[in-house]
Amino acid sequence: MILHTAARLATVEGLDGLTIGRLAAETGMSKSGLFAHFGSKEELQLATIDTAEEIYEEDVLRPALQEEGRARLEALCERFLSHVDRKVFPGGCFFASAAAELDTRPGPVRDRIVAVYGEWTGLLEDSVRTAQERGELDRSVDPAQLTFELNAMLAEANGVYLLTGDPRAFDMARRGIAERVERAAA
Amino acid sequence: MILHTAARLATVEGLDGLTIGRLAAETGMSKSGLFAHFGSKEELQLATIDTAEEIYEEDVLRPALQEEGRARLEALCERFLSHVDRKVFPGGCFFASAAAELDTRPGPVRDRIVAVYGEWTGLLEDSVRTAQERGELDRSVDPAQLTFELNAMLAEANGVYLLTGDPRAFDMARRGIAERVERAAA
DNA sequence: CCTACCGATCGGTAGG
DNA sequence: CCTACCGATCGGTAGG
Repeated sequence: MILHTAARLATVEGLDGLTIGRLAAETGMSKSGLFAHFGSKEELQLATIDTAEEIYEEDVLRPALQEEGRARLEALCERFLSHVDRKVFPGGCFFASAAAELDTRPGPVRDRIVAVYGEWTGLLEDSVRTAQERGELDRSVDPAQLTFELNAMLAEANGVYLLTGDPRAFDMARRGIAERVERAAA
Repeated sequence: MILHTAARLATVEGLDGLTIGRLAAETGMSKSGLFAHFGSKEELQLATIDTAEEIYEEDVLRPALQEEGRARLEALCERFLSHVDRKVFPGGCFFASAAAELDTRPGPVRDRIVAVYGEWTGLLEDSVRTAQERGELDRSVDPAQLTFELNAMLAEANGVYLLTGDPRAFDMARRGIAERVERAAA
């Protein structure tokens, strides 16, 4: 419960703005009571990232991994957009938020975010490769390149929607992704 | 000089992490000496955004605006990537950094960032429209859609490069943008 | 799990 | 432009 609150709070206040005092107020506990669970702010941040990853796996990955190949690639994209649209975290994609905040702050927390990013893009790339093996996408397609372009549109939809509140950002991402995947199939 | 230091600091520590005490240490002035220039932290933040915009206009917009139509669109993209690559700000694109930080924090500072985002995408859209009028891009292309996709790749290159340090992010953006624009020309 | 506290730093002010 | 200060909040600790 503490960590779910922390994960939600971190997408609004940032992983650094997630202070122990604020989390104490939000959960109704005392600062030191909370502190005893984690030992340091950094450990709290790392535990919060673990929790955010579990939520993401349940909400985005698990449903999409029931598909395979091109369908999996498209499901991963669609589940991501849905995840942001449904405001599972009030500040949109937890990892996009954390990546932007921590990109200039070396340390174990940043390293953890980089690792999650690598797992996500690896999953997209693997889906592209499987789709190629199944003959659903052209063999001339560079999996890293296609992943970069699809992920760019996902991240942009997240960013634009948070900044402007305009849900057409999702429509533009869906259209761009559908056309890009279709082009990779031809 | 104060505001140039503030703009650089803000891309590393965030616009909120840009504290008056830290800026005082960085500039060699006293806190209250600095404070007298701005009156409040919010005014300091707004003045810092103005300065970042001036730097961006000089470094990205001015060179690209010497071109017209499709060439302008491509020059805007290329100057953006070069701007990030040359580390004009240590934390990459000032506005991408600020947008991600402020997207969940209502107020005049956030409003200012939203306005700058609108000006930038408006410039890209206008370039697309002019290119269409000149017969350089197909008339069936939706300017907002193409702008969304190009801007997505620019923002992703910025984000991935900051997170991973891998300059191939620029290559992938260049390739994706070139292919996307070429497709819009056919 | 709590109260009570530590030194450091925050945004901001008084007074010069 | 400065020194000296304010109350609030930070991460963290002592002691229970």
